[in-house]
Amino acid sequence: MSKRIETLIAQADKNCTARGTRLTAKRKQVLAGLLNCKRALSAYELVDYCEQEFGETFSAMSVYRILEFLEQEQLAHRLNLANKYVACSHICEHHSHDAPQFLICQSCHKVSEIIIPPNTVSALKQTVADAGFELKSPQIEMNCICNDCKTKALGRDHRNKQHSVAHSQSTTAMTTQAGT
Amino acid sequence: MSKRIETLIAQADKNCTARGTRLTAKRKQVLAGLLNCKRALSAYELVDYCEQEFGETFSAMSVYRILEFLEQEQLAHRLNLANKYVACSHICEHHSHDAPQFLICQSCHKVSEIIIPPNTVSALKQTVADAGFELKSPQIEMNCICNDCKTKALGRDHRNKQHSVAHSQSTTAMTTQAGT
DNA sequence: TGAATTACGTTATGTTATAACATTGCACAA
DNA sequence: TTGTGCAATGTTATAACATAACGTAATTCA
Ligand SMILES: [Zn+2]
Ligand SMILES: [Zn+2]
Ligand SMILES: [Zn+2]
Ligand SMILES: [Zn+2]
Repeated sequence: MSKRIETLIAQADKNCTARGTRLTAKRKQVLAGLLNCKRALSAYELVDYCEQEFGETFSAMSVYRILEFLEQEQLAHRLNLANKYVACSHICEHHSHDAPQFLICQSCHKVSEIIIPPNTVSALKQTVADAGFELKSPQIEMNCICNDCKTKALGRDHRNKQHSVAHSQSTTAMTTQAGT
Repeated sequence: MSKRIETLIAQADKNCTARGTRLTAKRKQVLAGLLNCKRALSAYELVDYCEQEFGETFSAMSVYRILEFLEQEQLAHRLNLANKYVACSHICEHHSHDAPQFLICQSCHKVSEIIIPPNTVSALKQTVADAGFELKSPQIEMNCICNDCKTKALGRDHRNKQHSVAHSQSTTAMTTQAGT
């Protein structure tokens, strides 16, 4: 495991201790799996991935429980659009971000955790409020095509009109926290 | 079935004919089921619902295929956040909307198909482009709490602090079409 | 130490979605 | 009219994602 990931795990461990929770060995391994793998993984993919990488065996059930824990601790996020999970890319930062925002490449599953300008977010909230709904701390997820894949797709298009990315239909998702 | 729904089905039928596709009896029934039921339904819920309402039996498989057809025809939409389906609320309007936008109540599954101001959408697109992704014709889905449910939840909160909506974690989803 | 709590293991089951292949019904040409 | 093709639907199986229920082990703390 890379030095960088070890540092992140150590930081995550500190965060948990500070919050009175425990980042156990299993939980560290799952988090390491997520950090190690660049793209988003489903719970079942994570089972396989951890088995390969660490020779550890996890039941899918355990992975789900651990992912739930990591989410609570803001160490990982569930991508509702993809039914997959990613490590938080802000483990070392202090602020507890309450509105993580993700771009998910539909082609290669690369995920980018971004910051949407607050005024865009508040414009969205206002529109939603006008419609009689409440949208708070939105976790926004957007199905996209990353530039890499777009370039590849363009190459293909030249050879083979009509196909490739042109057919893909994707979705942007915003998870919001209501209440409190 | 209500007069209003019959009118919508007739309009949908016309649209299909104009496009050279066929809104068969089965397809009409599934669409009627979606129109009849106010909230979003999963494919399996739709199987049950149609059975109850129309005494027709559908295999889940057929329903999935029919939903796929209705989506192509823009007569229904798949809500990627909820893994559920709704009838399009613009069947009678002429413009083929390429950016449907939905608010989904996490509590009662009520769905509202709204219009987000174009400048908000383009601000989002710009942010996404800056991050090296492409977001086109976004179908935005937002998990929300509707005002009705919020009111109810507040009532509960008074009696029972901490619980209810406060725990729900939801997501906004944006489906986008890339290419072309 | 012993009770309470937390984490983890295990098995079963529920839910959503697709694959693969068979059958039906209709349009149209021979 | 019969055959052929094609779209729609039926049927069965299975993949993929997720949770329920219950038991055991480890940890915490009085
Ligand atoms: Zn994060
Ligand atoms: Zn990509
Ligand atoms: Zn619509
Ligand atoms: Zn509601």
